[in-house]
Amino acid sequence: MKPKRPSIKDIAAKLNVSITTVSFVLNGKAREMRISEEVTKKILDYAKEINYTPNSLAQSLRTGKTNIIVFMVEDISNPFFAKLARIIEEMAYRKGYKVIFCSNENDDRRTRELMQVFKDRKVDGYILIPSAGIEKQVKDLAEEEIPLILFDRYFKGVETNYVIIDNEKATHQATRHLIDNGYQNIGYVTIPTQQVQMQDRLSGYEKAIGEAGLKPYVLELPYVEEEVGEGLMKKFFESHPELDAVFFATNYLAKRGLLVIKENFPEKVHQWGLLTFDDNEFFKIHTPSISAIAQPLEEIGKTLIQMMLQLLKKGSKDTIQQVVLPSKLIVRDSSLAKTPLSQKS
Amino acid sequence: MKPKRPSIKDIAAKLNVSITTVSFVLNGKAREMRISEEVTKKILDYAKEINYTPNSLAQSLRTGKTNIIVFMVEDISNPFFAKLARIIEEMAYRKGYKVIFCSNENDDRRTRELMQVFKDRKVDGYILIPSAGIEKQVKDLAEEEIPLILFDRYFKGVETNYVIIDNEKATHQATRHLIDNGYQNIGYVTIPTQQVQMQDRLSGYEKAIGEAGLKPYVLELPYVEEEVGEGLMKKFFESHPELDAVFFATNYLAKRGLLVIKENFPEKVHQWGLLTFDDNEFFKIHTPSISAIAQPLEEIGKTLIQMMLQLLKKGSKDTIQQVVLPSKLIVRDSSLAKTPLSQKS
DNA sequence: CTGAAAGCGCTAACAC
DNA sequence: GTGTTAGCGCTTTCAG
Repeated sequence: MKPKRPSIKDIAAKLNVSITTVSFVLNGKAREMRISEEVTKKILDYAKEINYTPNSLAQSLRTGKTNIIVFMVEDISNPFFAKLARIIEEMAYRKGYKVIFCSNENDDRRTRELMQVFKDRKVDGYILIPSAGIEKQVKDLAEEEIPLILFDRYFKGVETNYVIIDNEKATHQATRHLIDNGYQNIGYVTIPTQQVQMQDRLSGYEKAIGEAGLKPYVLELPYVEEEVGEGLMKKFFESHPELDAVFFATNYLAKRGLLVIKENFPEKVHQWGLLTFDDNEFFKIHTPSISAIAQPLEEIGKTLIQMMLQLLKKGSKDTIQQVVLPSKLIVRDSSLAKTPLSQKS
Repeated sequence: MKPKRPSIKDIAAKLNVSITTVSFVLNGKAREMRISEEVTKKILDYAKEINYTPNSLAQSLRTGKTNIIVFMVEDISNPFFAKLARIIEEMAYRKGYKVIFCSNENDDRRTRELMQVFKDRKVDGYILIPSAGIEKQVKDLAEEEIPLILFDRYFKGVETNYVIIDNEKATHQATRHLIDNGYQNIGYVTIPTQQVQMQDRLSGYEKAIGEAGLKPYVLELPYVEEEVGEGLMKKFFESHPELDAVFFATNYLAKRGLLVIKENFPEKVHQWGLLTFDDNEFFKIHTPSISAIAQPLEEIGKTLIQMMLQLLKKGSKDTIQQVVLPSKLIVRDSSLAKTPLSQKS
């Protein structure tokens, strides 16, 4: 019933060779160690016959390698991260790596705990979205020369590998797009901006607004319960009746914002210019369809994995890689001019 | 720079006690083994001082336990699974377990490979959505008395633990609801129904249709590329102009369906009764808001974890648990009577 | 009450 | 070319 997995020892015993020989053969070092064709074949055949697979736990204990990569995000249920997770998993899988996901909830303690677990388990590499307070952990990891790639955001003071997108340029361009379509009073809804990427996004908006000589309207929505947040958004919209467009800095802000608009100012959804960071399939379905800044998921995934494989191969000491990818503005109905441009001036 | 993690041995050496003693103390068996208060305290203090954490890899190799649970779904980027993943992760975490996610793409070979990996790594338990062809693997696992819970669907012939929802009842009730609101020609869009849960959903629909003496309109959308599928859906809608309502059997079908409707029959979105399985936050935002059958995520997660902890504790031999949870119909605008009911008859 | 020692399954330096 | 052996870090039995 429970036939116990065969070990390398069993093979050796059965075939009357030493454990070492078996180990070498199985690890493809037969040639290197000049083990006879005959023995090699015998071992390989038998291994296949009994369907031998090494105990990867023991292997890891010995070698310190696991072929596992951790992908730690803020919240795996955020579609942006979930989609990316899927892509990375797929690519890593093809290269013989497994990917473990987890969410750190943007919580320092949690991040630390999880990182400890993975360190214990000697995972080979980390791809992670750092929460604000783990700068030190990140530094430690980097110093221990453990392959590590930050993603989505980074620490300005710490030299690490990272892959991000050009947030500032993206929001600058998108804001520009709104302005070009005749919007003059563009609100910007974001979260408190300790995080680099959120700072960059904001500054792109502000820059474009400044260049056009317009007035910025920024709402920094604190981390609160949904209803409270929605109340604040509502108040923001009410106290600025002059708004003619709203730019949401993340997909979940857009989601909540659309709900607030739908429930409180249903007519605005067609009057305002609307734009959001991070695309979502539902933005295409929404009426009006919502313009969005799409992060290049495939490319981010590909870059992360390639970079990781490289680090895994060479060790992380050599060079620090910092990649900034472009994002893409997808123009849909919500950001087009609502009133003919000719009416202007 | 690389100070090497302290091991139990280091502690023993430093404190001039034996390794065994340290191990006992650290595993909370001091009392049981009647180790002196003094020594116990000394060890505990020192361990804390140097911030000792056991090497869980070695621990696992020795004990065969890992405190890791695998949660394997079809596709982690499906919001339904992603949300659930998040909930399970949270609950397991509080109990000292880590959860590893992965997607099996509903692919047998992949599922088998992944399961092999996890078996190697001796994960403690499996929560999985089985792909069709792994009945045998599931059986094997069950026979080896490894804690295993199927979820979302199960194999009719195999005795396993599972947690599912009452799909048939849910679709029956929902179809009923459409009928009560005056819809007479209700289309049902589903996928090929090898899977139990999809069979049940279909049969709930058919039952309700039959009871009302109506005619069923079923589209089984094969697994094809998005565009092809959308073409087929369009054709289905066109060839049944008498339809006055559509029921989608999954959230991604609804998503694609809404897009097809928007792009090809924009007026229908307000005329038809619309209903879908699996809720999504965007259904609330959509105009009209989309009625949905919501699976009780929190409860599913809670049940899965509780069941798993129980299995982990007692071993899986005792009893087989099979839980069927109720789902909830969330009525929104899309399924309400579009023409006053009084007009009827 | 505490310690010695035998592994878990595998790798790799070192001998023959 | 092939075998011996010493661990990786931990748990646990069995003797003191």
